[in-house]
Amino acid sequence: MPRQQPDPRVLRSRAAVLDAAAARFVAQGYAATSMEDVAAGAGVAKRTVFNVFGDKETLFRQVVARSIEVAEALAAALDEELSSYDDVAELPALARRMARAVLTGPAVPTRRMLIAEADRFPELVAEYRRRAPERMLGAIARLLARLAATGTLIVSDADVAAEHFAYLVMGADLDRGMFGAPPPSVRRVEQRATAGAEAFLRAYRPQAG
Amino acid sequence: MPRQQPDPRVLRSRAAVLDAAAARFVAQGYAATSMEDVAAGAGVAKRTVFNVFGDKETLFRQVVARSIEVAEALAAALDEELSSYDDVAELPALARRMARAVLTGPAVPTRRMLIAEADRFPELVAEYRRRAPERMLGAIARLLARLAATGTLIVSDADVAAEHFAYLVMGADLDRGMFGAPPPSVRRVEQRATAGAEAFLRAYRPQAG
DNA sequence: GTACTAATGCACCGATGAGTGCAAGAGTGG
DNA sequence: CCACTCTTGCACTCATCGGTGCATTAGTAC
Repeated sequence: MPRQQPDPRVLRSRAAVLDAAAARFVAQGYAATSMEDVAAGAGVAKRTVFNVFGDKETLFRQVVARSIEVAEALAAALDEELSSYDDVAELPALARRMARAVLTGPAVPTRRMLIAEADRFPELVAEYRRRAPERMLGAIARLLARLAATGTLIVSDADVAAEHFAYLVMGADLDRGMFGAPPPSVRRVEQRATAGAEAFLRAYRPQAG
Repeated sequence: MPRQQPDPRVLRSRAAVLDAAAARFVAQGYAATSMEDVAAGAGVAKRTVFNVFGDKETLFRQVVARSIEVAEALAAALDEELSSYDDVAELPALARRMARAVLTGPAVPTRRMLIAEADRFPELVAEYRRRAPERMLGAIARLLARLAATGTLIVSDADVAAEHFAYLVMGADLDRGMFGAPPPSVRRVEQRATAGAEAFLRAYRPQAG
């Protein structure tokens, strides 16, 4: 039975190693990151890394688990927030908020890391997709379905409409970010998001035609 | 001065090694691919690989160079084809063709490989983006600008409109493909492309409103 | 202070993989 | 047939890296 009050030394080591490992895995990928370098970056002995995490694969999985939690929390927060929207005029503002959160946060680097290791850790990728992007698309779909029910939008397939919204708003910058392009400015992200949301409204608002 | 009529043995080796290396780099990434495995896959001695390509990095660069050429040829073919379009009613068919070409061909695996190695070979990524996706977006932008000039579309910023078209048509499947999801069926790709093109037309066609 | 536990340093093992040297054999061009 | 070049196999070097064992030191809890 492990202790109930964990040793503070272990906590410190865990946190330092997780941070250092995350930075390196994101920047260089799994294979190109050495445990010695992680230890050095964490200011800890290599032996300690193995004491605490066992082996490299376990360390990587824990790094990914933490990243997934962060991404899921973001999706959950947006989901929560979306439940209060009831006016299509708010969609551009929502688009800007979403785009800022996704494109200027850790989401893009996390995605790059997972894409790079998709062959080695397919289950991790599947779990990420389920808990972050798919959850977010689901939340958007529910919002759009609700707005459609009030007649302010015309939506035949809410899932497709949610994809259209998301990729109009963030598609281009997300794609650029995947290739390691320097993060776009908040100003640019918001402009693109606004233009995308307006195009979405033109396509989905009931209007003559 | 090298020979003018290259030895057929070298040509054979080159081709076999390039094919085997491409398959492995795409599937496992740069670091996880060993030269011995490439040689075995090419049915060639490890020594021959080094004789012909010098070192691993050079081999990788040549593999990427070939992939870029393929992608560029696709973009160029679409660019050529687009110059004959002059009716917005053709956009859904164009969307389906583009989506099929991009999503069911080698483009997605190539992108994944480049994303995975973006930190090790940033210039290769930049060159790919310039010659393939940006070229394709440019072609779409020119097409949309032309259609706008005839009054059949309302386009304020052709580059943004081109992004909207591309990501409405292919965004969702492209993104899924990045994560190593199994390639979507042609049927699904075409449905998504059609729905995307129709949404685009609703957003950009002049209409009451 | 005492008993416990974790961290450290360091030497070490085993595996893997990039790249080389070389001599012998096979393919190529004339 | 001849001269030349490429391929092959093999043994080898060297570096890196994941992971371990262990004895010593330092931090923690009471």
